[in-house]
Amino acid sequence: MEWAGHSGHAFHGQVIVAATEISVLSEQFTKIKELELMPEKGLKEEEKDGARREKDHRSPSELEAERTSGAFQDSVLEEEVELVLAPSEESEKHILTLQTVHFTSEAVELQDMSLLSIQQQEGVQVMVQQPGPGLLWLEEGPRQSLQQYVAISIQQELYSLQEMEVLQFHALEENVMVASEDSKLAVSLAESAGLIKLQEGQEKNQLLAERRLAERTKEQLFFVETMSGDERSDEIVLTISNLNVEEQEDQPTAGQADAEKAKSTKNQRKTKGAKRTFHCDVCMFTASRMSSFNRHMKTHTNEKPHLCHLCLKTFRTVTLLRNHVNIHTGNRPYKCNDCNMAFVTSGELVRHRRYKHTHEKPFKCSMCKYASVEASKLKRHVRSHTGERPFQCCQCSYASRDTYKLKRHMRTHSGEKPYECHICHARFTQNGTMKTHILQKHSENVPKYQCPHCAAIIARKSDLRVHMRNLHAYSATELKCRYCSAVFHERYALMQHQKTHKNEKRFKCEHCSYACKQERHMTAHIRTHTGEKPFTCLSCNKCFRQKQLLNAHFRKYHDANFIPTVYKCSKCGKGFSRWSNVHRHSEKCGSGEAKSATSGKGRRTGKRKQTILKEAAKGWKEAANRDEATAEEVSTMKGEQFPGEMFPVACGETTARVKEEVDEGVTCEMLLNMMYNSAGCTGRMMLVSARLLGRPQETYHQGGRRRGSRRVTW
DNA sequence: TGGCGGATCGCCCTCTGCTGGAGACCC
DNA sequence: AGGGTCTCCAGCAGAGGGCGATCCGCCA
Repeated sequence: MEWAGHSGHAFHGQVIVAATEISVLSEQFTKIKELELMPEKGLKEEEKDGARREKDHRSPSELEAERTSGAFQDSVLEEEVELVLAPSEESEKHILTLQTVHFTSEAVELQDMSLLSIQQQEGVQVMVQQPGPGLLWLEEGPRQSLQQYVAISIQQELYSLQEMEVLQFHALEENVMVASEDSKLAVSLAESAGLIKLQEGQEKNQLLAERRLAERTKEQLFFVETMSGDERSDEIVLTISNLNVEEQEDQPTAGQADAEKAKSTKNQRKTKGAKRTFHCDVCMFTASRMSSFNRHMKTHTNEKPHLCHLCLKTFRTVTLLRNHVNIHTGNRPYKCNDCNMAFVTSGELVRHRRYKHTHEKPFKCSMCKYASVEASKLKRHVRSHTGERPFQCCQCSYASRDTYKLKRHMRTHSGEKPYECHICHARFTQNGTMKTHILQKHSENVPKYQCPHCAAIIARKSDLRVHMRNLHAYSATELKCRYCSAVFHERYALMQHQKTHKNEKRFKCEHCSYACKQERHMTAHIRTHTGEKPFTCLSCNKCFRQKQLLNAHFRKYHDANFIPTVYKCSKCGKGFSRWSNVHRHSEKCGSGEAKSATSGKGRRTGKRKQTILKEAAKGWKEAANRDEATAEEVSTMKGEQFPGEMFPVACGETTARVKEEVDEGVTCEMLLNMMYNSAGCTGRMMLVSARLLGRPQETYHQGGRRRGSRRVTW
């Protein structure tokens, strides 16, 4: 054997390929597959004369074509490398026309393959196949008159290829004339495929080398096949792909072992009779046809010889590869006539049409009306009847009826929250929860749910259901009114009824027509009939029926610091001791209003101020709850002082009093603080107050354990 | 042997509903 | 002030829809 032509620099990375037939993708993949499906054949022929072993991988017609080709070229083409196989007979030479090509995939990091600097040649398509992350796909050029190609399958890491090259070259160096360092790879490849006869000892070395490599990789050997090319040409297609002969014999993989086991026993398990069946020992599969059985057995191996050059994914069959490539190319040949959907397979289209258009549901549940398009859905549905939960959580007692629920459940253990609100960046365990959050928190026109039995409007349907359950559900036990003997079976009806008692003057005097809402008022009234005066002034022993009367008496006659309040009419300036008198007077006086009142010059007591502020807070609270706080108020509130005009007119007297207090130097914040402390303002009020003060709302949210807490923290 | 059509597996999605913590509100 | 109740809210699970990918029986 000799290598002719292309004498390059030291093995400089020309991947030696035979020229030059360009095939369509599927054909190429098919070619490789076919080759790889023949390991036994290759192994068998390896025992024969190594110099002519390559012919055993050719069909009889190819061999005939080769014989008749006659001319054994030894010419060296400018950009071709001719692999001249030297048979034992000097007269027979087979010239394999090789071409050098560039690797066009720059994305592939060559590293250890850096020695391979391939010169691209137009019109050559070379695939260096590696079922791992090492595939180099050389783009297809114009087909022109190319007739042969070589697919070099590198089944492992590139360094393995290099190592193999070195090892095998040493084994070959005495027998193989290597014209150049460039040829080493091709020699290695060819030799590894059994194309090159080795001396006995060298063959052992070769096998040792191969086994060493096989220990590091499952598929290391290369299968080189020559086939006759075009009739017009004497060139021979040299196809190099992986050959796993030793591997399969010596160290079968688990799957392969199973497959082999099945194969070895299948004959024994053939059932005699008119119709034979083939049983898979790996699984429960049976087939009536050998072809089906064989195809099935491939599912138990890792053999996936058909590789997508776009994503390096491998497939068992050409059909699967073609479908996969269609995904890359966007080619979806099965188009739905009723919509714009298109699919890669016909089955997908049929199923789609059932789901979307025909609504045909062949799989019907025997226990309910459920029907499904797919059997798997019915199977899943039936579990809801049987209670079967085959998918057990490994960390708790939970078990689910399908895999997805278990996977989703596992997030509760891992803490994973893969869904994030794009607005506030809150994270959620489920997408639906996040969507609900966005809808309720960040959307306008949030849908509300009106209770059909009352005026309640609730944000969530589920909460409306809770509302219905709590308030409108029928209660078997009688619900009695706390004020009368009425009985109800619905909580809402009871509550509505009890409200009717709220404003009625249920306390009626036995001695007169007086009636009141509160018992304590009636107690005080009864004293007007009995003459009882239980409150005595400690300074003058004067007695009073009510405590308030005693307090007023004490302040007026025994407190030296007390300065009585004087309310002045804004029209005429006349003073009054009570605001109600001012109001009554102002109507007669013609002013029509009493928008301002003055007080005495005396210092207010703390309690007095508290009372005023409490009243202000009430008015403010009402205003806030009526949403009467306006933009003008906000701007006004920016000032440090708290102007009385801020308060709604409805606050009346309180407004004036607050203004008076503010004039004395009470700041907004102080006032609000006092409002909160003394009047127990609602959260809504404080929020409005915060808004008026121009303070960030968050200030008022601190201190709460959850978002939305309205606890004031200043 | 490849292609086709149906079956199957597996994944991800949505919709739905329940639950319990928390603050607001009322009494 | 404190208890009871209600609504808001997020967490979580049940059920089912839809489709990609693959397998298998059958046929040309």
